[in-house]
Amino acid sequence: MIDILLKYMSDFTSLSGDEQRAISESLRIDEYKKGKYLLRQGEFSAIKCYFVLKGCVRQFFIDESGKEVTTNFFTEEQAIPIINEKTQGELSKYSLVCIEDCILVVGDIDSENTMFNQYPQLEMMIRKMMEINLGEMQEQLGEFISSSPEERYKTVLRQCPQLIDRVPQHQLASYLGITPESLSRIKKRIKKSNF
Amino acid sequence: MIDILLKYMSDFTSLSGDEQRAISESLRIDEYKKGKYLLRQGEFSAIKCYFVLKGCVRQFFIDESGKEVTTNFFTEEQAIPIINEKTQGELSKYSLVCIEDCILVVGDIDSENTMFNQYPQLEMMIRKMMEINLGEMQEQLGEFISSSPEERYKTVLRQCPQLIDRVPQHQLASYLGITPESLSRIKKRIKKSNF
DNA sequence: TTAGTAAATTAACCTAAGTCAATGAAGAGT
DNA sequence: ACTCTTCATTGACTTAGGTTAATTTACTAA
Repeated sequence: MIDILLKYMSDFTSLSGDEQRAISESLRIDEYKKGKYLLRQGEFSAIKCYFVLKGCVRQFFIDESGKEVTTNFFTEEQAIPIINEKTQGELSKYSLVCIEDCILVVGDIDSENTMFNQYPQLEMMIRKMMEINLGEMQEQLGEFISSSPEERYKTVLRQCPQLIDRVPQHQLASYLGITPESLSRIKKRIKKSNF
Repeated sequence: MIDILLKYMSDFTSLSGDEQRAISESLRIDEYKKGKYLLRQGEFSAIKCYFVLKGCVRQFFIDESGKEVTTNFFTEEQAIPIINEKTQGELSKYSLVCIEDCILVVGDIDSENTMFNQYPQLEMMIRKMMEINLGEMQEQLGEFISSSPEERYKTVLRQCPQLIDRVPQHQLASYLGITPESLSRIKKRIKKSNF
């Protein structure tokens, strides 16, 4: 389970095996039940980030019109950055909820600073993880701008087929920016074209 | 001109005025003519990031079908992160081009490392800038998922009205994920509803 | 197991965006 | 100033997605 994280450290730092083990032992790892809110829109978060070892976390917000908008699903080996925007102490624009039972590495602010002092290389690793995140978001946005809902669905089918089974359809629809009805029709259309 | 950057440093670091001035003097600041490519899709970049002091830079890529997709416009006071993805030395997924004459702070890899050693606080500032970038992208994506092309155009009208005049319409359309024809009709529709 | 609720599918209708084609306006370069 | 090309607008037509509502299917909890 924790191997996932050790692999990450091997890839992005030159920390020794002992150091890696020391780090992973001082990490906070928590389990959460399906339905547990890690963060609520409008609240303040003392947590800086999560790292998914097992399970699936959904990120979403409620827009002005009251509609629920899903902006991401995080699964195994993915980091969930919690951005507190320009000024420290701002309130969260979105919610995070476990849609499966989860095991997560929890990165709070205090331990982050302590760890950075002890292992300066971690700062670089975190920067690298943020870069990866940023790159993924850029791709996601590009994908979104350039393609139709149907193409978007096909991309998910191709790139993360597990999601389609793990995630309720109406949440997937909200992630694709369409209504559940449309998603239903798209699926039928695709099934038909594969006779 | 350089004040913009000094302000940034004051906001995100506790560096002294002298240190700030020393940093800003060792920065590379370049001017580019309209039409200049800072980075081409498929090429490798030795530059880590830019910071816009003056002008406007467009980020775009050509998708599989040959269509040009604009993913962002960067103007004054904005940082342009250049993400080289997971493995160092990967090729760029997009192009960067000046659509106006520009004055930019140029951050290359070597000087970054030198500066980080000399002024460790800079590393934190860069992390903070990346967080802001990440936050903006999250908002942009949420905006995109949750609203129609017409709403998206209205959001741009509201949040960055200068863009509409500074940017060619067909590029703005490509940024909104629609055809130039649709953008034209949207504008007419809005004009009508304001009689 | 059953009853109650939430989610997924289907259908009918409407509207906004895509496509294709033509015209008019704006910019760039000589 | 003039030409050439690119860009913006408009119109006619098609189509995919939104909306509303009804039905079926799947979950959940007592």
